[in-house]
Amino acid sequence: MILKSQVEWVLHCCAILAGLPENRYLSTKALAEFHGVPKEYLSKALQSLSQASIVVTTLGPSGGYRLAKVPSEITFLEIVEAVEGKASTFVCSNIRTNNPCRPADYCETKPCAVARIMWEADEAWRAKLRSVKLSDLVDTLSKEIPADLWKSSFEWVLQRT
Amino acid sequence: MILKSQVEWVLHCCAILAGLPENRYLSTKALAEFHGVPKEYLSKALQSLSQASIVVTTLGPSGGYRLAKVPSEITFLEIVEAVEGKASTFVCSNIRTNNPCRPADYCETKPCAVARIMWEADEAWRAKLRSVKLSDLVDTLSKEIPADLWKSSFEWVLQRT
DNA sequence: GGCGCTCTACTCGGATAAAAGCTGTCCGAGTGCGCGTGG
DNA sequence: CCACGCGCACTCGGACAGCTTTTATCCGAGTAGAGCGCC
Repeated sequence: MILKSQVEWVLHCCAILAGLPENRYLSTKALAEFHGVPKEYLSKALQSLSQASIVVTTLGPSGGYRLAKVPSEITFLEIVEAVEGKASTFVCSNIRTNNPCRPADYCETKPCAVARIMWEADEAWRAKLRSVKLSDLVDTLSKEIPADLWKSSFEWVLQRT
Repeated sequence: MILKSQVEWVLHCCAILAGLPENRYLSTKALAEFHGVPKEYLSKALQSLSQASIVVTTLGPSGGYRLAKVPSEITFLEIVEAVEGKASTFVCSNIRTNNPCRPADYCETKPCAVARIMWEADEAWRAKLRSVKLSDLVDTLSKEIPADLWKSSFEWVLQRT
């Protein structure tokens, strides 16, 4: 069970978009070149973000993506779920109904106990992601990345808005 | 990102094995029939449990599997990791090194900030699974399943040990 | 009666294969901006 | 100088292909117990 690489890509893309001036759009091409990933496939991931109302897009030249909200109002969970889907990582196929001793008219009252535990673990994972905001990531990055690299990266990006 | 169906299977199998008398072995065939899953493929999952020292196996007739430890000393995490592997659900491909502004001799001091957050979420998931023991599942099941079904199920199983 | 042999039921591990999901590519349609041309 | 139209750069969406993982299935090798025959 491994998350799609698209998850990593869009998280980094959001970090870049968060540093953009208001109402500036960045094209898929620029984001793909900056991160060294295939443009067309990254485009699919960004479309998912768009459908989830995390980013907004403009067509035509000087078009591209920008964040739909302030970075402090975007959680990691939103971004991850936009790409991976909101479904739980554990699916219960109700294996217990195959029990040969089970009467045909037996009716379950609760979801399977195994599934309940697995869903709780899934929820713990989501809760952690929900607690981290995009602005937290930007704060961390701006502290850890050397100032000159930080600056030149945004100059590189701004040339392509 | 969805867990293997084998995870569900082995969790239910462990619940059955936990209810077995000491030193009785249950065959793959019986476990597969009881849960209505393919015998040979379930066998692969049980082999993983065996390699992780969660169950022990005996060859020959009246052979099969039994738990290697007391149910209160087996965590959900052990079982899930035996099947899914211990690797994190998020793999960092170090996308940041593709930054075109990055000097060639630049050396990272810390793992990527994005990865660190994702790994924390992964750890939250594992921590939850680590906190639940197999004996907790058995307790819950024995309360929720009607006594007659519980009893007849174990009679069915005991006939095949 | 005791020893050993065979037979059987089971696990283990490898080889194989179908199905599904992930990763990546390609192309046509639609859209908005800028440029050029003509009034 | 202004208006209109054309072309370009971009997004969007669908179609498609290769690869990996998941989900199986099959079969031979090895093992332990049961039953049988032989001494």
